[in-house]
Amino acid sequence: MSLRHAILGFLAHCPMTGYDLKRHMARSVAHFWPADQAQIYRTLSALVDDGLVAVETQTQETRPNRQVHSIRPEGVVELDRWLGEAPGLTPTREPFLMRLFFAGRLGPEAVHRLLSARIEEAEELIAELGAIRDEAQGAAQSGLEGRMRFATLENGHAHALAERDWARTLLNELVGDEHG
Amino acid sequence: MSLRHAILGFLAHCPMTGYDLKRHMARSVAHFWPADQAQIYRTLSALVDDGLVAVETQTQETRPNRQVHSIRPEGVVELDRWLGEAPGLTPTREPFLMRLFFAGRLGPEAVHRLLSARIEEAEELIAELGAIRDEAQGAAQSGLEGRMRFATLENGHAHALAERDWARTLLNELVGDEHG
DNA sequence: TAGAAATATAGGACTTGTCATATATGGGAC
DNA sequence: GTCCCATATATGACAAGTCCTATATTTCTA
Repeated sequence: MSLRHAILGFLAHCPMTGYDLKRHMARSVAHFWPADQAQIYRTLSALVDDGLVAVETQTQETRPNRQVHSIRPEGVVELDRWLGEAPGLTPTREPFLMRLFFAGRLGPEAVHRLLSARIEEAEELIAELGAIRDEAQGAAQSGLEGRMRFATLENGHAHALAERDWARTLLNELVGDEHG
Repeated sequence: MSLRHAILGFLAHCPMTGYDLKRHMARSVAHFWPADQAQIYRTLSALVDDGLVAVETQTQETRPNRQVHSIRPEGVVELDRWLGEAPGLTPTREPFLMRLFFAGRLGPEAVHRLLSARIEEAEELIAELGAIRDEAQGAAQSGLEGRMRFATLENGHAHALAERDWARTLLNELVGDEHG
């Protein structure tokens, strides 16, 4: 449901092609909303069908024509309605926890391996998000919108830290139990 | 992909009907993997088609017959293969962050409202998971598997805390900026 | 100078999950 | 006495997203 509104949000800023959208999203929201190219094009055409977005074809000789999409007043209304809505917690699926839940079957070594790998992945994510965040810090000064972008990066960073610390603590406890 | 393996994991413990599975999952993994009843039945029948699970019909007079499913050796192999696999970080979608990302449009009050609501929801989740976790503490003493169940609850609790603290900090910063 | 990347869109096949609904009955609550 | 809950399975319609492929040209890189 959110991709529709993400697209409306970007188009509210300025008219764009599907290709432009893909690139903008990759640079700004991909860390909490990875978007498939095919999905963007399909959603875009659904928004046009629903009358929330308008298209204008810019003819090009050498490349496929640009289909420049812009938000219509109805789209702005829908965007702002959605923004005002009470979100509620969305249920989340964690394949890693599912694995951990059953990993006891294979004995302690398997659990250790799983947790160690998790810690390493969390470290990488922390470094990665930390770097993008520091880059984005400059933009955070300018206005609420830049600030919000920065805040979503901090959110990811905070959760990656929480994950790493949880996994570390658990691993230490398990090792302690076995030797203690 | 994980529901298949979750079902194999439960059936490795003891044979069950789809109905049993639904109840077991609701009590143990629903906080990180909510499972739809229809989806459980369909996945179960797919596992039978794939030869990983066997069915035996227990005739009942007063109720629909029980279709008791048990794991086959091939299913055990697949389960353990999956458990040994390197998981990797799974991309996660956060509708809340998408809302926050664009909420700047509506001005500071909308952002405050969004964050306050988020803090409250996080508090509720913290209380809820904390309560289940304390209940489950007894079972955590017994064996690796009980311990893992406890650990997944701690994981949820840790992330809920991280979310609350992140939202609180952000809200305070925003309020500070406006008045400072 | 060959190959890769950027520009641009589009559609098919598929997977996973959601929601609603159907069927049938025994037991407890009020 | 009626209504809801538990037991037990099953299907149809749908939504959202993934992966792969096709097409066609320019420009940058090795």
